[in-house]
Amino acid sequence: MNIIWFRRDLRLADNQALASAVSAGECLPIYILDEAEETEISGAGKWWLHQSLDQLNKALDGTMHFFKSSAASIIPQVANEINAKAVYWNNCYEPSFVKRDKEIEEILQKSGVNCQRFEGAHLWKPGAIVKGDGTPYKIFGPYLKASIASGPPPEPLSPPHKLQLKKVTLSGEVHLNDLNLLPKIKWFGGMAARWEPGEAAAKKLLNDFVANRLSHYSKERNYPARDILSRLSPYLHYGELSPATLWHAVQSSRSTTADKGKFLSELTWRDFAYSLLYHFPETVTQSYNVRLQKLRWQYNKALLEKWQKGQTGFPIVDAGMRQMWQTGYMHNRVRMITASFLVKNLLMDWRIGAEWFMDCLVDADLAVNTMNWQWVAGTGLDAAPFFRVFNPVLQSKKYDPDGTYIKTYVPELAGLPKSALHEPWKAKATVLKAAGISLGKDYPLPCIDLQTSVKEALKAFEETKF
DNA sequence: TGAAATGTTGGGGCG
DNA sequence: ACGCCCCAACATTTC
Repeated sequence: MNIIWFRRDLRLADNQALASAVSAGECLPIYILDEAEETEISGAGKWWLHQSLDQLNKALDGTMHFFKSSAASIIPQVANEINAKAVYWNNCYEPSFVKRDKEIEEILQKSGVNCQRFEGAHLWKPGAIVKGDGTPYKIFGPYLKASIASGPPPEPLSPPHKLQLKKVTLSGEVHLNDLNLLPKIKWFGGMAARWEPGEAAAKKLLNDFVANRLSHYSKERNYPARDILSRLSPYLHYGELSPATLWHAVQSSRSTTADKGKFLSELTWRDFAYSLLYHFPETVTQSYNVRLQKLRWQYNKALLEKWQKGQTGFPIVDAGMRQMWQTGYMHNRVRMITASFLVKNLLMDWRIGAEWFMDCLVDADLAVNTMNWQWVAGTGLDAAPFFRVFNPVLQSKKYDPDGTYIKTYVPELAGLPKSALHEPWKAKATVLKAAGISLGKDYPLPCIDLQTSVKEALKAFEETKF
């Protein structure tokens, strides 16, 4: 008997470890909520993970064995208990996984248990796409080029025809509910209303995206009110959908080369993020740009809370922060706007923002989140320059021109005409009155002055020169 | 996958 | 016909 260890690959289709384990005969599926890893999973992500594990367990006829402990002790223990010949798993490239998995592999090898490791979380695993001299790419453009030159990822595998799964009672195993992934306070209503975790739902959403939305992708992807993005990121994170499956579905679709290329380049950004995390793991906690490590960030609890709660007084920022809080998701364009606002207007450390996003997003992913925050902050690899500051009003007018997105998440402004929606503090008293809005009461006044705050940020930036 | 300031160009109105 | 100004449109520079 063999062990199939599920991790960030909560699917049956295109799962190399599962396919190999099944073809080797009877196997026993396990999932471990590693205590060390648990602290890194977002609040929203825990809700997602619970649903996803529930779905997977059902697809496995309820044979999944759950543990809440350290994987380094559980894996060898279970292997010993059932006298396993081998343990199968798919690799994951977060630094904590890499280190831990290596230790487990060594322990297993010492006790004569075979270790079968596979790929499947990326188009190209971190380390595979490197420059001619073996050093990692630091710029996305050349990375993308090299990735394309490496050819298409392998064709996805079908789900196994017949599972020979074993359910036994193992010492120390718990019920899914005992992983305590669901919060005691039921704040996840907004997420449950918008999301359906699990492999089957991922497949449905993928088909819908390719059939109905991909053909608008390159033109409309920046407009948060349009429902054009794939929304597949959480499924990719937990492995309910493999990147290779997504890649081939997009590539073989009837959309234009422009739309396919744009989308696949975005998908490649995900690989690039993992490549950066793999080669520069210290960037999770440190600005990559050494000069900017000296930047004097400000910390203001009251302002931070306004940002977190979507009460800054800037409608597009508030809409984004509330969308995330309510649904566990935020449109990509608005992620950039809200992040830029925290870093460049409130001059707060990007790590504070990164942490908040990690806790609120159902698609929270250490590699992607770290890269994107460092990009916005201008501290990272291949990042925007620090002085590239998004003006939330201009961005709002440009990407949410009729205010549909704002009105959805900031309903108290719904009565305003679109000419006043993007900067209500400039609206005439009569307009505000007609909309039944008293600024500072029904909706906050701007928490900072845009021009002054940008000047402050640039001043702090200048100071890092010395 | 900025924004604002500054510079350049060219068409058109006008004396 | 010509120079002059205005200004929109676009390009370049700077933060």
